[in-house]
Amino acid sequence: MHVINIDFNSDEAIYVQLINQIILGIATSKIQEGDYLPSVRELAEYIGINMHTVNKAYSILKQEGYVKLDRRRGAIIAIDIDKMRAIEDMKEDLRVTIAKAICKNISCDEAIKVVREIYNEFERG
Amino acid sequence: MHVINIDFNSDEAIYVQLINQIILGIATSKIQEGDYLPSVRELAEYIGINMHTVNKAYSILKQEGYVKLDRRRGAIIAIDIDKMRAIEDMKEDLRVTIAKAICKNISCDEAIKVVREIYNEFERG
DNA sequence: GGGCTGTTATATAATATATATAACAAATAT
DNA sequence: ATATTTGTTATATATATTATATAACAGCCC
Repeated sequence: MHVINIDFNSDEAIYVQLINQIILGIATSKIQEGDYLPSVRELAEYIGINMHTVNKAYSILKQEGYVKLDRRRGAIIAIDIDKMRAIEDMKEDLRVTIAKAICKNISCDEAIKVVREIYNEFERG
Repeated sequence: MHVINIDFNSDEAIYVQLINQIILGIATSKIQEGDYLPSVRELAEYIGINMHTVNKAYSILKQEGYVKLDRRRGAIIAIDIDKMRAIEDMKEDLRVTIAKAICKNISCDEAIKVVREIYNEFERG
């Protein structure tokens, strides 16, 4: 986890930044299935934030099926793949994003091009 | 604006829900370029919320280039198309969404399929 | 002038976020 | 056995964000 970089001036809550960066870390294979995350106390100290902020992030990651929490060893990356649900969640995320795109005259093909670009970035990551 | 439907139990702030619903309204052509939005006072009363909450939403919509605010007549839908910027914004939005998708084993083709579906939903709106 | 606009200012309440301590049960390691 | 480390839970508090409540202002129109 040399990956975490919190922007304290961001308008995004710290726990949200943590969640997103861990998910980005998994997507780019910097963290892999089976890897252990630092304990809530360790990571909190490392970043310089409170234990509960990390705990909140870990709990949500657990609830959304990205990690499992082991009482004796900490948080381990374990993806729960409920693909139907994941696709529905993605669709929900995409609605507003695409609505904005349509307002700004971005065509379907242009949007797809960007999706491809990002997939490529991640997969070679 | 028979379109606005605020969920007071949502974890999303009211002003964010307002912004998103107006953008969705534009994308689905329920509201069109040149249409006037209700005045901040009108819409606030109609929904049953405070004037400033609506004003906050309108101000952000203005700043992001979806409306222009006319002192004598109110808010008018006027899209400012800075396409380069819009594409960058979209890319930023998509990063986390696609990172989640990759974690959940959703392929690029599957993601693109969803993008197409949403474009179709909007364009036949 | 009276009635609309958005805009700005101020004060306050309610909620969300972040921190500070502390304690607990379970699993190790020494 | 004892000490340590894990996530978990609880409580209290501080800070920031969000939402509300009033009020006033300038510009425009009838």
